[in-house]
Amino acid sequence: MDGGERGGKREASEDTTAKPTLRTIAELTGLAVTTVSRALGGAPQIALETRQKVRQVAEEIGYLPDRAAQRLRTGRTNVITLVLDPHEEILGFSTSLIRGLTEALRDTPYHLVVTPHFANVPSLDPVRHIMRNKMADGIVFSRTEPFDERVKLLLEHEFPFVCHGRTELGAPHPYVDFDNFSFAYEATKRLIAGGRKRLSIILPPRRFTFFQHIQYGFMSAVREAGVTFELVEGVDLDSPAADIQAYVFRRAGEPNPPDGYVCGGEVSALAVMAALSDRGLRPGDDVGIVAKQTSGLFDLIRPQVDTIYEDIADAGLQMGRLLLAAIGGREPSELQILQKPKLNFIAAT
Amino acid sequence: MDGGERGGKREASEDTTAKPTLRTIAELTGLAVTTVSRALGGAPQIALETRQKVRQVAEEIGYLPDRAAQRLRTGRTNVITLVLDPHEEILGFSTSLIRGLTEALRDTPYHLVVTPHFANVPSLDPVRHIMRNKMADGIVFSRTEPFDERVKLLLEHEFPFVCHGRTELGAPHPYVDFDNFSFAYEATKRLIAGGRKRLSIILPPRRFTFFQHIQYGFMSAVREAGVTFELVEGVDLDSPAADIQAYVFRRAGEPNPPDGYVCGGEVSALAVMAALSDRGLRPGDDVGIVAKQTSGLFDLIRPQVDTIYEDIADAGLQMGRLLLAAIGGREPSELQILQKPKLNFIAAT
DNA sequence: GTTTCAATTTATAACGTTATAAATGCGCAA
DNA sequence: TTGCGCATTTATAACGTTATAAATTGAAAC
Repeated sequence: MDGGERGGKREASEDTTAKPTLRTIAELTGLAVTTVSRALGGAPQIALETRQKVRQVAEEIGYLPDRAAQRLRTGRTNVITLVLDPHEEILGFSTSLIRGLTEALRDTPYHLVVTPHFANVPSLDPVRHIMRNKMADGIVFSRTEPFDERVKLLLEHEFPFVCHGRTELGAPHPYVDFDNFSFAYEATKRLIAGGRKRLSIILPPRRFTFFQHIQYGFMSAVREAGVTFELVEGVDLDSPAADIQAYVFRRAGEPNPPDGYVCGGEVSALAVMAALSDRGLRPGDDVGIVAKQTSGLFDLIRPQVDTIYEDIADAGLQMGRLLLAAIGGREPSELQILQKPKLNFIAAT
Repeated sequence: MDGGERGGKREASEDTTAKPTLRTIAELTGLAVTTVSRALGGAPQIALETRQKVRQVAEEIGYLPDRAAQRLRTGRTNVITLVLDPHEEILGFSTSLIRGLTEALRDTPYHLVVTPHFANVPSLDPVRHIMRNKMADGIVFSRTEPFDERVKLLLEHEFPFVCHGRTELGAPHPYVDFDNFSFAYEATKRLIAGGRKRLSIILPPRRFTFFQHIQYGFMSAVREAGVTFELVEGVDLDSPAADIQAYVFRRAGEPNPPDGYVCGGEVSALAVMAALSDRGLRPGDDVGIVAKQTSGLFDLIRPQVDTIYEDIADAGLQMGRLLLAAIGGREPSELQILQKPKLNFIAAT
């Protein structure tokens, strides 16, 4: 044996395989653990020279603070939780959101935890759980309702969050929303400009805030132009694609079928197009279509139809940034973003 | 003042707002913190009566163990990390994977952390980082290569993981893979059965293991039937859709164009269909197409083409289960799953 | 009445970090 | 010399949990 006692506490071990801690740095520099901690934290009371030295050593040995210890001590989790709705698993919505969020969290100590809430559980549960057990420093969710219970609860407990979509609550809160009024208004005007006379629209479920925005945009354009319209009943953007398809197929066989559809999502647009095709109608030609696009998918769909682009990845990025600002204590009223639609109309033939 | 000293440690506080800890239960039951901990852990040395009592109290006050404290003490993170490749953001691949994973992690203490590795970072970095700093108890990743460096590294350190796709390494390791040989073989046979004489295929990038499986399946069917074939060069399944589209468009205008395409992904299939349409050719009619489908999307695409279904959500579910088993110490050779393709051929017209 | 043993419970320490309060050293004025 | 103030560093305790070893019971054996 070459000098080391096998028991007892090891002193100034040069063990390169062990995970470096503050203690490692303290031993290497001859400073106290506390000093090292404060030096890395950039406390001005620590001599500049000491701070530099500590940082250099930390860098050299690849020190990374232990998340669990920090979390236990400070109560900060360095976690952002995305509460995913089962319905959001349509065509990359959540993927884009996640991409944006992780981009915003890049080069921060924050990790993104994805927590789906399963169908049978009421929507409030995961939020309550995260708050009560301090599972995260901030929450992200979507599918916001005008008087959203989650927003109320989070505001009440002053827990940082951002939601995708606005509310009609009095208190301001952070949000990122897409200007669905403009989307529907511009989409409808486009159909009217194309000479369509009887317009139809597939709306989101009534309970969501953006139901109203889309309906209002549609109605505004329709009323301004004085064209006939109808609202799809019994089927909405959350309905199974097959149901939307069946509805449109049936409607296209009845008297006075619509000659233009506004579709608030890619899946619904494809369902409408499939139904029309199956009736022998050419989408975009016999029946006008304007679809909301959230991916590059529609560039590949034939026949090409008019689309309006909603950038979900950007929404995720913005939500991430707003949430970090909210955690940092910024005023909610400064943390509100409305995304503009990007019109993507095909050239007239 | 009514009896309570303002300083010092509080005793047996009945504070219902404070987060309950083991100490809370200990005070409520009159037991020691250690006993409570072991009782909740189900240690057989604790009297059954005590165990039941402790569990009941814990239930009543809604006790939940502090993750940070557990992690600090035990070194177990209760975290599974999904390392996402930037390329995987296509059409819900990762969303489905995440859905399956979260389903597998449901009712376990595990959380899912999503960590993308950004384009410029070499693929090995995030894995090394997670292992070295014990950021998770297990890792999930995809896009596996025959001699995958990540697999080597993880095996070497005996760190639990599951990957989507097989390797050609000697040591067995957990994986979930789709039977891409059968996919390509059946797809090609379908085209041949439809009378196609000159087949083409868009392959994955060469570095992935499933490149070989798909190519081998295609070649087997082609050779058996003795039909002419060509392999698309310069463009692969990871190429931008526009590039695939441009390639097929160009090729369709040259002599002896293919009359059948095997497409290993939804986006590539749509790109092929768009290119053919733009040449005035009817996909599925003038030119045969068999596409790999990973969502319900193709049910809505017109004209309808033959597809073969790969269930990504199920892959995620299986991967989650295998990973939990791997963490539990099960043998890697028992943790290997090969998913069967589900043929989804449209009825002949 | 002591001893022995098993069953059950408990005290102690530690994981790595940071907030708090205390200590150290040094220059300088009294 | 003593004492004060300043800059800098340090010891101590605590976050909530669990592994380890020790202590406490009661009953059975001698």
